[in-house]
Amino acid sequence: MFEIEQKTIEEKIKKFVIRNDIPYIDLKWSTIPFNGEWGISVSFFQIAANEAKLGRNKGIPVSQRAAEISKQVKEYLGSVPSFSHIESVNAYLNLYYSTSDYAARVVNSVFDTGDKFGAGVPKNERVMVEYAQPNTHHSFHIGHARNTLLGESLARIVQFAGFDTIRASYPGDIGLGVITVLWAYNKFYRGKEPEGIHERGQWLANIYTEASRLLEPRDGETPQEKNQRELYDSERREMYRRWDAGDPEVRNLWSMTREWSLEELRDILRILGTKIDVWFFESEVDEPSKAIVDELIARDIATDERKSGGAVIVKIDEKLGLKKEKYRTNVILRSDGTTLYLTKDLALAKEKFEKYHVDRSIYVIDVRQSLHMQQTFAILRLWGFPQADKCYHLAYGYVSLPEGAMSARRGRVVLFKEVYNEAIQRVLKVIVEKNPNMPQDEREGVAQKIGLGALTYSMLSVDNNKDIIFDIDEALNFEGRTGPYIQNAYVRANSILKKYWAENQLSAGKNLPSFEFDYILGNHEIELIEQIARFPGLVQQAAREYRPMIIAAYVYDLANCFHSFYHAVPVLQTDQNSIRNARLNLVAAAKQTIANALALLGITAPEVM
RNA sequence: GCCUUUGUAGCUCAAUGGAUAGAGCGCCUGACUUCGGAUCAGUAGGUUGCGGGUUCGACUCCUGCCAAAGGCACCA
Repeated sequence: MFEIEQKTIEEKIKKFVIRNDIPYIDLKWSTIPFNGEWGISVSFFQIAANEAKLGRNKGIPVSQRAAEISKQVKEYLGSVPSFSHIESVNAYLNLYYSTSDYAARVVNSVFDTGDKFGAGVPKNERVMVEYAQPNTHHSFHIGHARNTLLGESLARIVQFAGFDTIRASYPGDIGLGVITVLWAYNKFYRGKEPEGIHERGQWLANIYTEASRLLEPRDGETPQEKNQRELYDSERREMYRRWDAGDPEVRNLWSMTREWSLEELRDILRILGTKIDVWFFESEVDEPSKAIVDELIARDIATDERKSGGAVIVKIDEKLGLKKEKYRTNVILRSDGTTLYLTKDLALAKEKFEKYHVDRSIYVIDVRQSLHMQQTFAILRLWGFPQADKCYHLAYGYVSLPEGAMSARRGRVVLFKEVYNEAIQRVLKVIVEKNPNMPQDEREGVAQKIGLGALTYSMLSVDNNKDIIFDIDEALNFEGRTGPYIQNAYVRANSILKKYWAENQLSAGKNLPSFEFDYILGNHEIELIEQIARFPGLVQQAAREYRPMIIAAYVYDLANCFHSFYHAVPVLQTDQNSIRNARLNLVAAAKQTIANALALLGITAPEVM
């Protein structure tokens, strides 16, 4: 926010350093870590260390020399516009902002940009974020929820940071798992269809669990049981063969049940606030990927071992000329000529770059698929795919349960929809207790926002590379470092403004008095303003590092500052109008910033709770 | 066997190579007849897995161990 002033001072320091015959190195600025007053800081360790390295320090220890330079620079600078004072502490040079200027600048900047406060300038680069890749014929569990919440938040952050952003979903609508459901449905439940989008989707998932039990070998099974199982398995294989051959009966059954799953998926994405721009389906890249295999064989990148009963493989390390094993060898076409996940990913990459003209492609996929993704990108490089190094796998830790990994096959999953419903029930209970005057018709909507806010925050406040052991009581906690805590800060800010408008018979919205920060600000005000000012920089960092956690941590700090401020600093109760007006505006700026930051996480704050 | 990731307070997690390693939960102690107590203020709690190295400076980078999780060709 003070970039120009910082630049000017940097130039001055540079001039001073060079004039004193000290080799100059670019300065690294940071904010002063002390409370109470804000400003920027720079240290002279690097310059002193560099000087020592060149043997020009006259034997003075680095830290002592750095402190010396810092002191000299302070003397040289004297007083500087926009900064109230400068101090030299050890090797550091601290420049303190002029309080009233800075405060007004920050708050006005929020009002000038509103819900765009914190957004970056357009970067002229198009990024595709691929997430929400559940299989159809299964149900959406909390592992999928982490994936989707993370992908959606990342998309919002990247977009807000200034990149042209495309959201892509890639459901797995074909494969052995899908066929298993078709087989069992056809055999045991033909013609049945439960009422309700979610009930129907979950019912299909139960069929999968049931079918898996029938198809998996068991310890100590009798010969009859074994025969039965093998018969079922051959029926399933036959079903896959018929699907592959385009048998109309199987295809119809497939598209009907597939649609049931997609309907449920679309509704869950709606609940999560996700609007997918581009839908890819595994079934649609199946055929195009076979052409790529042919090309890879023709160019001797892939080895066709089908004549000897094998598959089509790529010896990735060998083709890349690597001595140590890194990507190993992988199959890109089964011996029966059908494609694999990896095969389809090759066609998908091509489609993304060629049809949608993206400059960068981010795959939000569980860490367990890291090797697979690296193999995919390596084969793209071998193929000569021009944007192979523009593909990035955002690996995140997976979600498991206290009793172990989730398994759709064993029916050991926690469904997102069940957690969501439970969240709403719990919030409604709290509302009855804490805000019994809330009108009935408002409660449901508020409960949805708070419940989802709690779940979302619990997922996004841990870094990407951390696994999560899902505990519903932790995920739906409403106190402390949680979504509702932050939403509550927003609500409190709102209630101050509402009261002001009501008392002065003004219409709610932007009716705020003009203001100046021409009094001595207290620590709570200073810290709150400082937090607001940090937001734009953190948006860029989060986008650069693909880490929504940065924003999650930030918005908690901001809310925490606001709660402290709220408790300690009177706003409407202030006697002096000028102070009241300034604080009112600060409250409005904080409210806006909380909303903007929460929006990047996909969390909405209600006006009351 | 090879590869990847992780190891920080009792638990769950933070910390662009930089000033005093911070939060939440839990424990304990307090808070205005006030703008909403889903809150605030405070106490206690640390050899950052262990050993070397690089650096003026290491939780952070390199290296060797130890421990945990995950992955390693016809699943996705």
